[in-house]
Amino acid sequence: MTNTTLKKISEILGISISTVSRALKHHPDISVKTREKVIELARTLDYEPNANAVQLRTKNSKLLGLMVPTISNYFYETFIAAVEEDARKNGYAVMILQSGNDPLIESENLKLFRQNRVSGVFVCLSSNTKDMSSFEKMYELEIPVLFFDNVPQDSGVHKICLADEKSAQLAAELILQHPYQSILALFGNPALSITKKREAALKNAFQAHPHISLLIEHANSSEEAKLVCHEMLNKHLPDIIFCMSDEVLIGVLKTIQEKGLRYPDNIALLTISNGTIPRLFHPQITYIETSGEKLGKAAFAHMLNCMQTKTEPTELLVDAVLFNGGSL
Amino acid sequence: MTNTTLKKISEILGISISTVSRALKHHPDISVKTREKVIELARTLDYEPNANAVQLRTKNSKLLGLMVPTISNYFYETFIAAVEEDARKNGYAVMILQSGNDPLIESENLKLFRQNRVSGVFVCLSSNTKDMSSFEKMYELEIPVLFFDNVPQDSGVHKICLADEKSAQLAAELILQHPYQSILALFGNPALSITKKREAALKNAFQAHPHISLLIEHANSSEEAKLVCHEMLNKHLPDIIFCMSDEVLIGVLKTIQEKGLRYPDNIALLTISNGTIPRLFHPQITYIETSGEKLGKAAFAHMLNCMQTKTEPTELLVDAVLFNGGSL
DNA sequence: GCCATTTCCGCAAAGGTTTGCTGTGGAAAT
DNA sequence: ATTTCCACAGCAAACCTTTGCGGAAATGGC
Repeated sequence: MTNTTLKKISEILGISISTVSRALKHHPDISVKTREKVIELARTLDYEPNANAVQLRTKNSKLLGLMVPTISNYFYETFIAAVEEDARKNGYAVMILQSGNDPLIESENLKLFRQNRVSGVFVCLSSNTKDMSSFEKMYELEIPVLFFDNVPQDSGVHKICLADEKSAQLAAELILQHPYQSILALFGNPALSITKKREAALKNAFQAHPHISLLIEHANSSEEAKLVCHEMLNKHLPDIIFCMSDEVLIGVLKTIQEKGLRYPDNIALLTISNGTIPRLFHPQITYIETSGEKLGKAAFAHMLNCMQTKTEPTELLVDAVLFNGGSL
Repeated sequence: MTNTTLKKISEILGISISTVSRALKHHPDISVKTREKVIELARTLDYEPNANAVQLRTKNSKLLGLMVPTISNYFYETFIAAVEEDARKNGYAVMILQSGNDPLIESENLKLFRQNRVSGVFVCLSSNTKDMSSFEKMYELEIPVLFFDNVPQDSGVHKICLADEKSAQLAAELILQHPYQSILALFGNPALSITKKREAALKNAFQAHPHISLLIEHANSSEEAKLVCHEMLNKHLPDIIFCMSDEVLIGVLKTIQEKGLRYPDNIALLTISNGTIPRLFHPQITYIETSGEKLGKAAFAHMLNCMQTKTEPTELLVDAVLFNGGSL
């Protein structure tokens, strides 16, 4: 069976294509009688507009691009799910691409977005991206780009982040409410904006408390975190371990379990997470919530804004809240 | 800045649009000299073909559709990641939609796929889908549909599954190698094809061992699994709990932890999983691996086949292997 | 130097929509 | 009865690309 088109409808009804087109969009120029005839026939023929033709003509697609380093990640997946959901509700479809943290693929993906004429893209930068020039073309074509999570430092772009500073501050405050004297803080890839922000905020918060020992380490993956943690714990058992992310947390948890340590008895734990992992364990691990879902919803809302009216580039923040498990 | 088009290039070079088009695709009709001039200019002008125009003309898009109940799921996310990766390598982009297990949304999503002229779709059926008629239109339009994971029972469709029967058999064999006398087997939504298959296979395997007590329960979510598990354990402590999926496993683990039980000492655990969750714990939980990644890769390969040559509908299986943790 | 190829390129249509403009018929206004 | 206006619908161009066909120039063979 071949597709039904405006042309086909127009031929059957003996009217022109333009009349059919207008009737279908309730254009006032078309009489009610004609309109109803058209709509009726369109329904029975199951007419579905050819998005390619529409987009070609209107230069305005109902397609959004979304790029993350990898889809299978505790945080991104909830972000993606949220964006997709809201997008769908607004008639948009989402094209999802992974960069694999490779700047080359990242720029190729941008090209794919352009070729498919997306009307906006969400980007979480690859951790290895130094050169932002591949994004220039997007700006030239006036395709809104909204960075999220790992964002560039430039101020002239749209970005939406978790309240990274605040969440680290929150963590610090929580720690300071307890008599912990030695802290091991594990962070992720130091190249990421979120790492920098969280680390700086945490350091800053302990500036006024020189008597507390704050040891900071980095790890680029769960495996690395596990190794680092093992190494650190062999030297000295801190009162509390603070994890910047789920990735780090996973490594730490493995170490702790392998060493037969019990939290909160032997050691306290605090992490930043969306909650999935921390809630798997018993006692649940106390975490500062960074919700991919909230971020996704906010991101989509902002994107809608950007697409409708030219908005000034801004940095939006999604708040962080504390979930009290039983790990400290 | 406006986009570069074939027309623009042709005007600058003073040649016709068709020549430019052919030159860009190395058509033998075009002289080397002209071709190089064109390609050179196209590069400096950063020409990017308008996918909409191309698709409109050729009726052959480089876009694939992928629908899952929800993206944020331990299994789907790896499947999606794998499909996306291979798709990208082959020049395809993937449009991802969620059904939220709502048949209505499912059929709307199919419509979206059609409108965007995808050249193939991967579908994991929503658990509530009874009526498959919304897929008819896809067949009529000759858009290949490849079902995965939760698939329809019809035999006339393309489907790709994990070796559900085999993985349950594997589980049964493993259990039988131990002296376990009472088994609690927890399954997911009984409406799902994977549930049915796994359950049938497990039951079947124990048919020949009537002296072993096999208790089967169902749960539609982690929370439900947790409740059911609590309830069951209060009545009687089995030697081993078998979990059909990560979802179930999560509930079971919570119960076990909350009850202060230790595995494998107090109770043994066995699950079917892609490994992410089982490896988080210590000892790691023994599981039959069902890799979303493998399934994704196989699915994409099959899709490529379907799109290139008309393939007969088949049911493909991706094998299951055992990962030995320390939970039994 | 003439005919037959070959080489290279352009014309034009097609794909499905959208939209500014034009045109028609009839009713209302004068 | 003539003009004015409005409601309604069609024409045609445009969006950008692909491709069958035809044609001009250049090449080759004799």
